[in-house]
Amino acid sequence: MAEAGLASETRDAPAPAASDVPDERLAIRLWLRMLACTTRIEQDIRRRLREEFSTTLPRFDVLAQLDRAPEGLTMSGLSARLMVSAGNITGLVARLADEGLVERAPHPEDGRAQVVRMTAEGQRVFGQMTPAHASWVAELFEGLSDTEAQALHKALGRLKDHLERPS
Amino acid sequence: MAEAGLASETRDAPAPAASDVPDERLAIRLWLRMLACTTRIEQDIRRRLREEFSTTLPRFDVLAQLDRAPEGLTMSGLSARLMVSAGNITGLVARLADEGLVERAPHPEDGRAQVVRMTAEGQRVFGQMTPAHASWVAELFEGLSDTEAQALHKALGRLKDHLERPS
DNA sequence: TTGATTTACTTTAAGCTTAAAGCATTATCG
DNA sequence: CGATAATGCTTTAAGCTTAAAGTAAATCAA
Repeated sequence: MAEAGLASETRDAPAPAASDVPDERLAIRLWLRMLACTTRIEQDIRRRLREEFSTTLPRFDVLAQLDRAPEGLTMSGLSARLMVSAGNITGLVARLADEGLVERAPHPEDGRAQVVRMTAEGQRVFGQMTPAHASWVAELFEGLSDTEAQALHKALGRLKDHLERPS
Repeated sequence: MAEAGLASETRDAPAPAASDVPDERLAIRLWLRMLACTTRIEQDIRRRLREEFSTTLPRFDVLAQLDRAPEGLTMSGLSARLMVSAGNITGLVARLADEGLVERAPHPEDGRAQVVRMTAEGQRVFGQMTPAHASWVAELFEGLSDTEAQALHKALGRLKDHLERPS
């Protein structure tokens, strides 16, 4: 989803107090633009993953996390890293296991937990996907210079810090 | 979904050519951070819409678009503005119509099309939601100064232009 | 006019996603 | 130890989302 269109707030109030309203409007414009960019990029990556690798972005995301953790991850570890619910991970990992790309094993110390790892086949498949993925992302962002990209990265870092603060 | 984790590319190749690879890595770091921020903000807004107004973000988005278009919008118009598929709009508008927030009418000139408008009840409900929505967004972005927000807005504008270019 | 193509929309099947409820195991505490 | 709470995971129901196929109306072209 995208573009949570700004409501026409200038209907009953012709000229607002001008003290904090400008902030609000700037924040909303910024948010909508950010969401539009993210949606476009995500749609492009989803389409390419489907067309070129017959897979989905959530599955790729799971494999990418497992690639960073050769020792494996628990379901809740995946859930936290991907910022999705635990129930979501259950189905995602089940499908990947059906495809033979990951395997589940009981956690050696915690009887409640499972450890998920990539299989050799999963590593092979992911090894083909990830360079393509990296080049797609680079291509999508090539409209920005290195300097702009770094500035954007830094600004988003500040935003992220603020979002993570317990508030 | 979020955080399409960067693959550990530094496994077989100890020190890449250093000419274009930094670009790729910067682009991916930037993309993951942007996606993480967007996901967090979206989850927060979804949660508040559910808790405070018992509705969903897609439904709010539809209402927001209709609020900007008092003359109504066609299904395809909504589809384009929300950047989602036509089939998606069919179900979304059907649910909103069931709730009495929107109404559909045959297009006066095009027998294939429908015109969707907000009902008075829809306007009433949306009128309650949108100030709350605006304040949530402002709150989420308050970690940035006005200057930073404007810079971010501008940088994303450049990115958006590049994404929209036919490539 | 007629036939072919495009456009607008709906339907379908499949997958993604979540909140909530439920189950089993582990941790905590009296 | 035993009760209680917390944790890890799965299941369920509901909604979101898409691609693809299908229907009907409009447009275009011969």
